[in-house]
Amino acid sequence: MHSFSHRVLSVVRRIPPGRVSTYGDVAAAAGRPRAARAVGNIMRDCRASDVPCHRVIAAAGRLGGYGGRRSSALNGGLEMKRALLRAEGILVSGDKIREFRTRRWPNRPKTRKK
DNA sequence: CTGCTGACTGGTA
DNA sequence: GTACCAGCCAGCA
Repeated sequence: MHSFSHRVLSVVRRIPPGRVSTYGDVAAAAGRPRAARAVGNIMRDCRASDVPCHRVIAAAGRLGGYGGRRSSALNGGLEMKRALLRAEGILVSGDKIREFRTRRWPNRPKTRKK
């Protein structure tokens, strides 16, 4: 893969600390606004340490997932993700992000029309 | 090549 | 606010 998946990783790498991005936004930045699902699959396989996959969350403001099955700890990885986000200065309530609207990156114009 | 799966999203109830 | 449904994409069997 040299097109989509690689592009996605590049986008995630560009996410500045203290900010979060949604799968949809990452997919859009990669050139496929509807490939949020595919992005999730790619993230699942993300093993590169230079890719802050923990900054990529669901559009609903939820953490989404992290790690998954394999090994022990079902949500153990999810727990780590939450810790990482909090370390970045992002307040996390349960599995949801506080001030998600403002923490999100890139910043959306308030007058967005979709 | 066909089909199923999944760290998703948006719309409707 | 939450719950359910259908659509879209890349990766893998």
